[in-house]
Amino acid sequence: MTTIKDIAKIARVSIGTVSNYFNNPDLLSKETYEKIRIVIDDFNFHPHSAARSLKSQHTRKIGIIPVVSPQDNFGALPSDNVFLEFLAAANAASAERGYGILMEAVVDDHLQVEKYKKLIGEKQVDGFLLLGTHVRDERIMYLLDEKFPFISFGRTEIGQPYPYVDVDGAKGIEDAVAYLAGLGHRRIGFIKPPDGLMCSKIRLEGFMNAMEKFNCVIDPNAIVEGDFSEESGKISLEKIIDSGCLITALFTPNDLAALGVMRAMSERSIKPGKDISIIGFDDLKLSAFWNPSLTTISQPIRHIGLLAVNALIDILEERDEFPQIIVEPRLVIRESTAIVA
Amino acid sequence: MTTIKDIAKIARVSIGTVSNYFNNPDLLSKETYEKIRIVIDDFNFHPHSAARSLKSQHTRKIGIIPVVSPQDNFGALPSDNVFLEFLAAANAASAERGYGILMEAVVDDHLQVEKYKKLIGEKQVDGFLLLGTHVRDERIMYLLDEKFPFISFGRTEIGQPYPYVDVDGAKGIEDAVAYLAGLGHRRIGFIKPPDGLMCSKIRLEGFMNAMEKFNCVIDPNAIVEGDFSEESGKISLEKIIDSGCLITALFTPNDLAALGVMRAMSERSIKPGKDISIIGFDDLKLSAFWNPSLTTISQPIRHIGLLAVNALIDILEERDEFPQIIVEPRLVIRESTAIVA
DNA sequence: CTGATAAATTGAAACGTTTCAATTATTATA
DNA sequence: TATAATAATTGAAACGTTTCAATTTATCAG
Repeated sequence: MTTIKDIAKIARVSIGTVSNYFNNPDLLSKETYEKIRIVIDDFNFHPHSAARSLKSQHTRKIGIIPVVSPQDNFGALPSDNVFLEFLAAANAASAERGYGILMEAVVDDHLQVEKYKKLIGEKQVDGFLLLGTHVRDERIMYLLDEKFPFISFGRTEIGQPYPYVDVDGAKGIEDAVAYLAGLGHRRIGFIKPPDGLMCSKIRLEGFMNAMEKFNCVIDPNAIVEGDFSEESGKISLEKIIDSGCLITALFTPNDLAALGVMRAMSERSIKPGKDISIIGFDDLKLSAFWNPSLTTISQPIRHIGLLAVNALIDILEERDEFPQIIVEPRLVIRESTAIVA
Repeated sequence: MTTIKDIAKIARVSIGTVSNYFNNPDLLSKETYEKIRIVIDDFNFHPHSAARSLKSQHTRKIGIIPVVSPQDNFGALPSDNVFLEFLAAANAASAERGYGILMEAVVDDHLQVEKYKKLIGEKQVDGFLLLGTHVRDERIMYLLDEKFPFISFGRTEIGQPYPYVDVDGAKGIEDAVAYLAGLGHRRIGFIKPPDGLMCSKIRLEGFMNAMEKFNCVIDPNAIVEGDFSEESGKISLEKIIDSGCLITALFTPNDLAALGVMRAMSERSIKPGKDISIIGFDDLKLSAFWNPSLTTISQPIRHIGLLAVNALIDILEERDEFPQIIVEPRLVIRESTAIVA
């Protein structure tokens, strides 16, 4: 195995100089640099990452700990495609800056904090990327306690400042309510994401505020808790209808649930987009292709992934304090919403 | 920072014994083991992973190198959701066996092999997981050359034996042709996945064989090349229709493309599932919910992810030679196929 | 109780880097 | 030309483990 030592010997410099080649190239004279470059190219040499990490105490790796079960899908995450898009962007951005992403799944929600402890203790990563924050997020409280670098996609209600990127869900809902109100809707239903999730709280607040502002009717029966699945959309719709509550429009936790809602409507001969307007959240690629195509609150998820990773690496490298970034969602109007009948 | 040394001192044993606690626990006497356990629990100690890797020359990490662009989606991968499902399963399975997954994206196809070289040179991972194999896959040829452990999801046409898990795409198509033939279809179209991909070749062969077997009409105009996108489905359909070729059924590279085909049909007043039967590939969760719901060849993708990771770790740990696993796809019959009009 | 054997434990030498104080070479200044 | 200041380079020590030959302790047969 070739090491920095071999390179040094062949290039007729000291190992410290070869080390500087990688870590402080501007300390080297042009000639020395070139001399070393040739040898390294020649051997296709790459420095041993574990040795580097051992000495330098950083890994140039970012950790992500998803909750996975072999049957189900990624667990506490906003929703599948959103996660994939986020991951794609995060991966691209981190690769760009010379970082890798270490994923180590946890099969049970409760083991999550343990896993963070483990990865920190083993010094496997320099920082973490968190998704799907809770109102009081244990992981964030733990990482804050440990002063371990991280950034979350999503806020929480923890008092201390901490780094996050989030989408302004309240604003998204407010814009949508304004739009619906403009179409004449007053009786608007709302399927909340699961309780405990921060996005759920934020969006609900936005909903309540906007409803009041536009003189809409807030019917408690029209506000039900669901989750991000297609199935849940169906169940939630049934719950609202069966309560005898009459609505002309409905918010869903995400596009997938919106699809479930639309299917359930068809089964009951309610025409989605005509009898009841539907608004999703996320803007999956597919949502434009459904029938009716889905009006939805679009999260710029790739942009969020990019921002998150870059902000995290800034923290890691330049000790930028607490980046707190809010991005605007965008209401994408399609066929699933219409003027009130 | 606590080290094995501190633990050793406090537990009044040698550092070698503490090391054995982690690596050869059965060498220790029950009492010694317990003594150490208590100290370790007390300190919440985790051994430094870089130090372990440096000495032991393995990392307990599995590499995945996706092709990502900040705009587009994961590139050379079968299709988005398939990748996510695979990743979820792979993550769960590897976590189970004490491995993490290191993802380091590459922004350009051509840089792929370079990235493999880098990760190998830096000793970042013990093995690789490859997806989306090509007929002559450069990555596989390189890894084989280097004798570096890997397993691929997908076969190639390289002469040497190497480890893979694959779905029997030919069988899947054959079953589907048999099914269509049973419904009276004879003029069946086929949208190929991109040329160069191994799955493309395998499926086309299956198609040709089955068509012959069932006395179907092979019209060259009915066989076009597409890709895994919705857009491509649309274009491919138009190409076939515009060629004047009359078909009663059509295979698509995946469910997404099938959706595009169905949309394009609607635009031309062709009724998907009635005028032309459509068969997808993958069986996305959503496919059951489209209108018409999609008949498709289902890949047991989570199972494949599990098998792949376990086979790879077997190679790494027990030097199991060349696992070569083929799993059967399953034809899922829904509304997008019907008796020929 | 002895000697032989097996089981448990020890500790020093690596693994391949980074770091940094010390040294040497180069350049600028008077 | 001598001196000071700066730029380049050096190499030994450390990072926290694993490994393994050597040593100690325990067990067993006779």
